[in-house]
Amino acid sequence: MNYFKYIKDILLVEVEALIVDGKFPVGLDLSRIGVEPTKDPAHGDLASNAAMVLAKPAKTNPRELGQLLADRLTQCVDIAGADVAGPGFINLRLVPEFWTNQIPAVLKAGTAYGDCDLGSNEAVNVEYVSANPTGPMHIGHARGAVIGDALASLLNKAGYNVTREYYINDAGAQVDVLARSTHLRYREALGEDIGAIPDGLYPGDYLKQAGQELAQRDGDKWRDAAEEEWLAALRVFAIDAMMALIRDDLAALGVKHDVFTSERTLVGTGANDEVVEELQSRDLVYMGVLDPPKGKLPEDWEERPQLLFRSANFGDDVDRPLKKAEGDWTYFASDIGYHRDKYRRGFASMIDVWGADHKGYVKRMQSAVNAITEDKGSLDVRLCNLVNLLEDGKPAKMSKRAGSFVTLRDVVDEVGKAAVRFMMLTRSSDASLDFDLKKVTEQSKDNPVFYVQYAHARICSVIRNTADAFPDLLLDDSSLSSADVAQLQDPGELAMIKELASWPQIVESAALAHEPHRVAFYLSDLAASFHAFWNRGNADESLRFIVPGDSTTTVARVALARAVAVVIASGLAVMGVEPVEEMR
RNA sequence: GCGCCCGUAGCUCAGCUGGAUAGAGCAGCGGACUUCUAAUCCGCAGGUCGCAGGUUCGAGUCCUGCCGGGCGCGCCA
Repeated sequence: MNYFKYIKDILLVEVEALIVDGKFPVGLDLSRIGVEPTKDPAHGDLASNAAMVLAKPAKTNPRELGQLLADRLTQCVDIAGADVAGPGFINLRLVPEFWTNQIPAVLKAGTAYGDCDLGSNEAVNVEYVSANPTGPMHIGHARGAVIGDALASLLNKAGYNVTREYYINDAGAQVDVLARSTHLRYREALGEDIGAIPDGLYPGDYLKQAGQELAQRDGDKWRDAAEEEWLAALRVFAIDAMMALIRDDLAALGVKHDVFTSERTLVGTGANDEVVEELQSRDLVYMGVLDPPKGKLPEDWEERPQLLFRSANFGDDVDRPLKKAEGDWTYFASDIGYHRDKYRRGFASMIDVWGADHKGYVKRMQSAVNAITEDKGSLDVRLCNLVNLLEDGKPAKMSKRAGSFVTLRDVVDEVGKAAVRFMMLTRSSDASLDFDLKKVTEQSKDNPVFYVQYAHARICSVIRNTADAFPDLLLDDSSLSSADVAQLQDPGELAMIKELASWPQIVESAALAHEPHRVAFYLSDLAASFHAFWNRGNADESLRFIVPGDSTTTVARVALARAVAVVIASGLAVMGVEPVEEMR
């Protein structure tokens, strides 16, 4: 349960009651009323701006209006006190039982705690990775993969019906280059000395295996054939080989997709023709000549009539080409066809995760989506900034086997998928990220992966020790959920519970903002609070979880600790990271 | 030149879509270990939220204009 929403509903009921009583005028705009956590505990547990927002339309002052509301709210069972403070905030304190009751709620829900129905099962398509099938994934791709995957999990948790999709860019000139590069490796596999890889072809060693497999499958069938004879066949072969490579990389990272859509297949079935025809019928397509970019005239500029889409009608800066001067489809045209395909498959809500270098395409793509869905669909694009791969503060050395970049596989082998996934979410997606191979495996608080995992492991340790100290106690979640939590009245204990109980609110706000990194921040904060909570027991033994000879108190405190572990596990699940139970 | 993003503590960044006295980590200084895991914690210090206006009960957050940085800018993907 999102307790902010719960309390807000109570507050709205009271506002309505005051309207019925004639204390407030009819027709007030209640939409701006909010209930939020307080920053300063002295202000209570929750605060509402209701009085300040309503004062003007109600033609009274906030404090007077607030007092009317506060008087009524004080009567509610969950509310221990309500008072008006500052410019007109209504500060609320909830009864301790409200908080302590959150513990069994967490324990009963398990990692499903925080699930909500924000999305009302609305279908959402999240497209991510979509790396070109020309080689293995590198560390930059991993960021998009993790962000997309975590966002999908987050939306799923928030009640959306999520489809995870990968768009295979297998139709452009780059896959012809791939086919030629593969042909070279194929000849090499047949014993030919190919010398240095010519400029313009992919030099990576990863194509050697594809060349060998092709030689094994087809023998010397293509060796001396002309390019036009083998190009199509090798393209298919090489794309399949590269996609197999990429799927392996994704599996190593634990990233899954429900749907893989091939650009080539889509174009082949006429998706581009269809969408252009449709746009044509709405007079949104024309043959025209674009102006040169202002202030930066390319040297080889010449006027070229092209098939253009009126994207400027839908929010873009200028119209954009659908076909190259030679008549081939542009990438943009295929993307319009693809997004229309998604829309027709039932996704009015689309999210694309792209590299930040594609930023210039966001507006035109959104314009296109506006056009093809007639404003009934929406596209949000999450841009992922660069990952700076470091090794103890210095730029990491390049991978030998992959050419000029560090492969994702190398990094996962080095530090593990949990570390990669967690680290990728420690910054907002549009900020660049330092990824230090040394630091992510350090066992110190500098390493957020460790820090959060350590909190979870400590809790597991406490439960193990409790079982030793009280062999007769049942310590499974179901048993713990009937612990006598009402005795947890210490301010530190209540503060710990309040932080736990804000998890559903984090899920909702992060899902609405499409920002999965907020989960990582929340978990770091939660872990910090738990470590501090734990250390109280070092200064004062009576505050430890395990109280010798007092099983009632022990069980209540262990129930609280276990609830922290459950919420950590719930958050880690969104991030795709397994919690650890022990880390000695 | 145009568009988008960014500018918050010495450094790296949060800031829950407008709330009360702007937070955290690192770095610095000073403390807490015969431990339920000190792999942790506590304290101190550190700020003109780039600048100037505006919107309103209230602005780091929204609007406008500057300054500074990054990225992109017909057919590539």
